Amino acid sequence: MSLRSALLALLSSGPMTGYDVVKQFSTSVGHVWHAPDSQIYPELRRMHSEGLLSSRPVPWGSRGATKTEYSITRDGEQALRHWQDEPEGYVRERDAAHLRAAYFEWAAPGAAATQLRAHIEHFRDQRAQALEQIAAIENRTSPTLARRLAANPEDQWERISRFKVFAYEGQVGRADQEIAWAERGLRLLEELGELDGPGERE
Amino acid sequence: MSLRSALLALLSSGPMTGYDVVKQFSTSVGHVWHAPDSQIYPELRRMHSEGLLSSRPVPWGSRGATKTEYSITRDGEQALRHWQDEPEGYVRERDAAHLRAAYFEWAAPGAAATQLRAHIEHFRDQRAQALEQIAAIENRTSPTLARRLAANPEDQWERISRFKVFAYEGQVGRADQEIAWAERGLRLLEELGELDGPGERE
DNA sequence: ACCGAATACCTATCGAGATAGTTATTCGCG
DNA sequence: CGCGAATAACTATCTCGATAGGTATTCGGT
Repeated sequence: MSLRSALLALLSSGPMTGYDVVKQFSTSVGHVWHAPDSQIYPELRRMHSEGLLSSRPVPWGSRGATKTEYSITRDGEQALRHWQDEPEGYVRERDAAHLRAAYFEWAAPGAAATQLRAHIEHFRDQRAQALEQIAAIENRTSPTLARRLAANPEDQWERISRFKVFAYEGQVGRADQEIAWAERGLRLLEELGELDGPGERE
Repeated sequence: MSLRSALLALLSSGPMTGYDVVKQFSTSVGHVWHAPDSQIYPELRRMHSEGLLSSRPVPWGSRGATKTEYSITRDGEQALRHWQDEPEGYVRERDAAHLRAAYFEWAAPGAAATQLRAHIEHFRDQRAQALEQIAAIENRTSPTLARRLAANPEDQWERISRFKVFAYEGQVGRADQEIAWAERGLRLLEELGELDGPGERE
């Protein structure tokens, strides 16, 4: 359900080709909800056949080739509104890094520290990407957002933008929390005598 | 991979029937890595046929019925150690609540606040459960942990326990972060004039 | 003894997602 | 013009997970 909601939400900013959509899932919306092209194209076609999206061929190049541009339909907008009314279906927890940490007693010397450092790196990267998205929103450099604002009355602009910033702040907060947790883990390893000493801490 | 790692890790505390394992995935380890019985039983059988687990029939009742008790093998322990050496394979982000929040402009009046309040409730519950697990570890009331400690030298007890507490602290921190985020979201809604006023805040 | 709950274990089906490809056309640079 | 990269779109296969069941036996309370 959430891929389809993400697709509707994205296309509510205006028409896009499948490829444009795929690009957005590799960049902006993809930081909140990722999907690969192999999932996106078939889903677009399904949603089209269900009436949530309409499509039209758009010229590509100067030799008669076309690409397909999708637009959200009224039914699609209805579905988008309905989505916001549905209770969130929380999935049961599956956190691989926390699972691993619970059993660090099985790790070879140094392996736990390596895992925690990699965890910190991963979430620093996630954090940086989320901050980039926030900057793009606040600086109005996101073409998708610009198009969305252009299609809405000016008194909605702050509202629309702030919800997006808020969502990415959730990603930043998540990353910060995971980094802090892993740093506490490194300190725990040090207390337990499992680090070679401050010099090995980077 | 992570279900099988979770199963190996759990069974490293000592032999268990499939049903015991399932019970643990509904309670303790299940807060970090959940799995339903329909996944667990077949996986136990697969791991048994691969030599990671051994099994034996154990009497059940007084009329000759038996149940199956699984134990980790040397190969299983090897696999557990190897898991700790493998780099974590981080999955791409798919956060339904953050996705939804990014598009709150589509929500009916009051719906966004309802979502955020439900989010807070969900993570308060998650938090409480993680704290219970921490208490069970610190109070030595977890039978699985007691058995694990009994099978290890006393100088390893603090180490083993603290890694588990550390993992659950990751869950607590996650929950805290999500609660704080959602509370900021309610304040945002208030700033945007989307809440009816302080009296409607609960 | 009966019966509901718990223990013990299982199947089927479907959706979601990962991954490793693939084909065709256009674009833009050397 | 040629060619590699980008655009544009697609398939196949497999794994993992969700969900809705199911059967059989024992336990324990009435």
